[in-house]
Amino acid sequence: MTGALPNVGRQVGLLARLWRTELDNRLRPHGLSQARWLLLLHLADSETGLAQLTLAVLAGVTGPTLVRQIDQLETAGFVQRREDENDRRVKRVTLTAVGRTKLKDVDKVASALRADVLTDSDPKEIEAMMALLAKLTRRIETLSSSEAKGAA
Amino acid sequence: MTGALPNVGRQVGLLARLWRTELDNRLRPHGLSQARWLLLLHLADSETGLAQLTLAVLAGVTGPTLVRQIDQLETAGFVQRREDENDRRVKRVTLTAVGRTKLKDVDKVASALRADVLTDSDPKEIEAMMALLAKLTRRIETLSSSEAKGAA
DNA sequence: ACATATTAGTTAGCAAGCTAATATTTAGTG
DNA sequence: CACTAAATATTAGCTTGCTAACTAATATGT
Repeated sequence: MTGALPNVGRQVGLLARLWRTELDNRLRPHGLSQARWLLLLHLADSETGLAQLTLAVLAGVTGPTLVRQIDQLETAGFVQRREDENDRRVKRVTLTAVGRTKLKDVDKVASALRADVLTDSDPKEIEAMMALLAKLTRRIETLSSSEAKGAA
Repeated sequence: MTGALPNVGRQVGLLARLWRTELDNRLRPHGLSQARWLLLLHLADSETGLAQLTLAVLAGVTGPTLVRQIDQLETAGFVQRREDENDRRVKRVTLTAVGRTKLKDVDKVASALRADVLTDSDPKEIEAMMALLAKLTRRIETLSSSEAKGAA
């Protein structure tokens, strides 16, 4: 009985909730949330726009979750849905000029929180933590998908 | 321009979501979820029961969130609300015998997931990550509470 | 002791994740 | 070609966070 594994799920869940709540509070005056800001962030990397499913995978959310967020972002005028010419099933989502400006604005807010939280933690330790978190993320992703297959 | 801080909030949020979804799927046959299992876990440590607010703080959730969960756990027969004798405002929550048995049962499920995800990661690295996560959690907690005060 | 402030639990309502089920279009197979 | 399978976006409905507002009970200050 050397050691029970630590309750990683609990610790990660707690920090994630606190981080999101704090960032949501700071983004509220700008009409955004962590979830919607992250979507804008991913869209900024693409010139031609992204199919919704592609964006969903990038952001790590399911299709229906994305649909609602895009609805809101579109209503707010930050993004735009365009039909794809080659495949009439897909809709490409692109940032509007307004969205691009907004993103630049709120980027400072997110960075400020990051700085506030990560101050007086060693960058090397942070990097090590990020690497392990990414590894565990990949691991649990393969877990879930293999179960989905196995159930078929 | 040495280095922008990594997007810790995003990575932590993603892993937390995947972890919860997977654990919820595995706990569903047992009539539980990650959220409710964690509450049972905290209750197990206390013989005399916990005031709801104490439990909420331990679990890191707000009062209203806890109320709903306790409602469900009570309906399921896993916990029980008793009035406190000294202070008629507080209600002490205790595990029932059924709840205690159930907890022992689902503990294996949570451990199994932990093992599945953490396999082939170095325990020392995991401990280091946990320590940093805990530190960041404390940091963001003081952040939020100081802002709440400052707003007064 | 009495008026006020604080604390514990609750209710109501919003946000954002999820699964399941549906329509439409494309891909693949006989 | 026709028929089935797969992919894309969507809708509907559940869970579990949150904040704001409310009630009842206790603490506190003059």
